[in-house]
Amino acid sequence: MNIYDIAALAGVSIATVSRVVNDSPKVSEKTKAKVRAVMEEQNYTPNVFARGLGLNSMQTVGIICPDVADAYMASAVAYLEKRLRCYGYDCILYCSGYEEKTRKKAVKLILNKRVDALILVGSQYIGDGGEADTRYLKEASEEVPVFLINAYVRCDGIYCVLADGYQGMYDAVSRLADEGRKRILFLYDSNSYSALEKMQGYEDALRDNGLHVEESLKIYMKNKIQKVRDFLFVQENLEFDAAVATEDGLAVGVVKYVRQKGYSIPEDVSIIGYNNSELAVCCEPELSSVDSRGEALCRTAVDTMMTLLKGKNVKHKIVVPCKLVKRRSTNL
Amino acid sequence: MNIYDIAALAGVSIATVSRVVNDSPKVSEKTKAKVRAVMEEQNYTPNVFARGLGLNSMQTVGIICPDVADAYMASAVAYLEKRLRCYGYDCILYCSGYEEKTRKKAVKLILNKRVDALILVGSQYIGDGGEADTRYLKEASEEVPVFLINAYVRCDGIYCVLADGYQGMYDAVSRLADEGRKRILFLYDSNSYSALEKMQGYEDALRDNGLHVEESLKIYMKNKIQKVRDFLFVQENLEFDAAVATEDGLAVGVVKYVRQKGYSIPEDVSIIGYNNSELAVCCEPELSSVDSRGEALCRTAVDTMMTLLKGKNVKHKIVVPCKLVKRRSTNL
DNA sequence: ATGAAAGCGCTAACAG
DNA sequence: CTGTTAGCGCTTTCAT
Repeated sequence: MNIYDIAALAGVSIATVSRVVNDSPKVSEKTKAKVRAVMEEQNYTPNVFARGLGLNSMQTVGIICPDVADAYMASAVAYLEKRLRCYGYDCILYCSGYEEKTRKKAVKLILNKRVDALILVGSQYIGDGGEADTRYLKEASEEVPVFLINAYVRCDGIYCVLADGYQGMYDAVSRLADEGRKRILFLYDSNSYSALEKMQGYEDALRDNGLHVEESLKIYMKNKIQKVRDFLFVQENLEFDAAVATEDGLAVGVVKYVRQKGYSIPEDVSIIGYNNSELAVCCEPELSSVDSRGEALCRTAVDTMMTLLKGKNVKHKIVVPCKLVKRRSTNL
Repeated sequence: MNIYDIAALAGVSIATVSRVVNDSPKVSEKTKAKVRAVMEEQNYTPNVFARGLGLNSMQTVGIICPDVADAYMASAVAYLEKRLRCYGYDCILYCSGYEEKTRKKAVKLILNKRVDALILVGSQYIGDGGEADTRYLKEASEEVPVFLINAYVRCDGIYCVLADGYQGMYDAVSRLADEGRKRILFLYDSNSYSALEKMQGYEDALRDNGLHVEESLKIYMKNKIQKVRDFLFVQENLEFDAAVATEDGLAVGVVKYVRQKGYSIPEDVSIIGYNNSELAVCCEPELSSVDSRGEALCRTAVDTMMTLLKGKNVKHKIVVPCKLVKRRSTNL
């Protein structure tokens, strides 16, 4: 069943059918009704491939993230997909993994699908932010608009929507300092732009509160609850009275360790996680956590993309503030 | 840069270029090399829309799930996507929500994209399994093969890959009975096929262990940790010495309640969750949980789909056993 | 082994 | 307001 069949059955030309499909204003209501009736009756749907070929678009955007199994990315993808669908766009999902090679391959392959735009979730995609690490993004942005969620690169075709990780971490650490904490652990699981920004927030907050940065308090570790717990158990001389982390999973690892050691939270150790994920309300005691406003971020990204796709100008950098969600793992 | 340009530059016809692109055996190695060199140099990639139009396929499969933000579905989608990509397929993701109307709409819209196959994650898609509830699936299966993850419908074009929820729950409850538990709570958050299967496993295990089914021990509740905890707090006469759940989140809610009441786990109450998610190792004490083998399920589904797409026959129903992962929330 | 040419189903410019 | 027609870029007979 194609446009010719419908045209024949309705006694009009294919051009008219096409116009009806696209709801063109220059078709009389009468013929519109007639054609629609036939389409309905025949259960006709236009062939998207042919349409795509003509228009060079299939109303599809590519979403790339390292791994949707990760809770944070999963919720980001969910928000993005939902919002895109509001505008009638479909999305192609590509889980790229974390390595540079696979990330670049993902971008290349998804561009081959002739998507209308690209969304990359996570700061992994800019590496250390240098020219060499971002060249592939700039090239991609010459084909279609590229949106970065939680990463920033200055470049014409690249649009960045980010949570203020620096401020989020700065506020969290300041809060712990207000509680009187002196030795605040910082756990992170990546050297991505956003992780480093958080680290900067951590260090600045320490300094601004009269504490000094101690390298041994910064712990780089895979985001696995048990890994963190086990690591802390084998540390001989690591003393701390508080902890912040760039991911809730890391913070929960600390919770596990502290409780199994027989210390109290928050009395002995005060802890703050990041992302306000379900893990935060799952552990005992529940974890205070920095909410990075994933929904707002994703909504903004899609809305911005749509105005851009309409041909209007939009900002290249949009920053959304974070907020601390207080639970029982901290005082104050 | 299209096939004509490449043909001209290489001094051959477009047919030859097409053959080279598709690695047809009837092109001499010499011309292949020549054409490939030009394609490389020009950075040529065939237009997928045109290709799709000709072949009526864009090597794409549709994945529909109620909500990727849910950890279980997210990991399923991650596995599916990864495996599909091994075979060179892309995937279009559609989060349909849980309602019948939106689920049907999802199927319809994604079929319009002319995907090569459809994967539906979760037993929500078959409603109560009756003719009326599954008619839309049968219709869909006339367009493309439909794969159901964790649901079963007997129909020609529909292929089902499922974890044995009945056996998983039966084993879990039997284990609690072995511990000497008499009043075992059953928490569930849906009336889907798989939830009802688990309930059947629960009931049969009770009977086979000389216990009887008590309706007041079956609790229907939204899969939110706090909801469950709060609900249990306001129950006056609900006594239980164990609990199983169809989702880890529900079981964690019980953990929260029991601990806050000051009872011990597993001494006073023994608890088993379902899905072996990260929540299970996050709570305190860690939760024994039934692992439904998501990865095996998804791998099997995709592999089966690929053999089917090659024109071979495959089974319509594939069942994968579950296994109990024991942690500190249970004895034995 | 290679080329010419006829579609695939739709959009849009142009003519009326 | 409606119809005719020329693409869009590729695959695939059918010749050679």
